[in-house]
Amino acid sequence: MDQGAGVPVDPPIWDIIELLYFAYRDFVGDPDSVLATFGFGRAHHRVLHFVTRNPGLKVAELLDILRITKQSLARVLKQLVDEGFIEQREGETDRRQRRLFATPKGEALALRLATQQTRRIRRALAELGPEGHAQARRFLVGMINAGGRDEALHFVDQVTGVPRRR
Amino acid sequence: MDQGAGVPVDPPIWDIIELLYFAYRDFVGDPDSVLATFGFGRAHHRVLHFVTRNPGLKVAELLDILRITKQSLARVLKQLVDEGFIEQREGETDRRQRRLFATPKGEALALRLATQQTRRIRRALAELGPEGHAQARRFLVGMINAGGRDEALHFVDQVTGVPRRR
DNA sequence: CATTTATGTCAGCCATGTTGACATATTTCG
DNA sequence: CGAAATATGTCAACATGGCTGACATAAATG
Repeated sequence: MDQGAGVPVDPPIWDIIELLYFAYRDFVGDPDSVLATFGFGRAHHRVLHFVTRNPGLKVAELLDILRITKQSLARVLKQLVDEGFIEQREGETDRRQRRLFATPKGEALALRLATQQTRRIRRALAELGPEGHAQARRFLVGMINAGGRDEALHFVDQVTGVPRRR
Repeated sequence: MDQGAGVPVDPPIWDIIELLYFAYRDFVGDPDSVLATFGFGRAHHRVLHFVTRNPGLKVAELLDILRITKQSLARVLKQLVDEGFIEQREGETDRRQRRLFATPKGEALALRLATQQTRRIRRALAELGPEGHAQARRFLVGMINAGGRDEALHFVDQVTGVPRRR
């Protein structure tokens, strides 16, 4: 069975490593051209996405999700606010906070980008069975750091971010 | 059944969109600390990875995989060559080419990084059934641009890159 | 021999990450 | 109440890794 010495105990899973690279590259590449028409980059997309999905998000929470510094965030957030994609409101109980909300314009852009990416995802899931979505989801969840998994899932499953009527 | 007007025809698949972000973030984050001890970044990792997996790769081919410019590649490649992780040999038939090879030192680093990432992948696949690997693979392949899929698979399935005995 | 090809290199710019220091308003605690 | 902690903003400088444009060299090819 086993070939004995000389055979690595856990050989790298090269195909998944490389496919993750190719898949992610194309996935995040989808929105680029649309973003470019607004003078935005991927950093703007990430901010807009998480704010849209989590209306009322605190700046500190956003920093925690993105794992960047407040100085990095400030640059792109300022542009998104200046150009009317995101607005900031004082926290109701704690007036030091600036809760973040996507404007209708911001929500529209976020939805447009997500729809584009969803086409790709739908196509990929179509090649799996009926359990495809659940399987892909379980795989991706398993790839997240065990420590941050609950926090990530809390975000993912939070439905308040579905475009609200106002 | 259908709720009629007002319901989006293809709602964004938010969970997969976000889980891809979190999963990829942690996945590529694994090697960071090791890379940092060599003064390398993720760009070095990508180059070293594909060269290790594809001994004798031409510069033009590498540029094609990474989709960056030769000027960007030059910066990191030069460091990898200078520090003995990659070596360049004249093409046997076409002496203009600089075929790229990982040195034993380079292979060792690539293997170390891949092994680290593989632990994460193995953990994730373990949560799926026996078909987990095949399913994850099919999902990721489906996420790649239809056009470049064959080329990507050609690379992924090429076995010459498995650490050769010399 | 002229042209094309494979690669390298110089110079400068841009996007997005970092650290460190400091400012402001507000809340909380002794 | 007043001191300390907290949430956020901002200035300045720097690092990484993308980009474009221009030009150089050697080798292959027609």
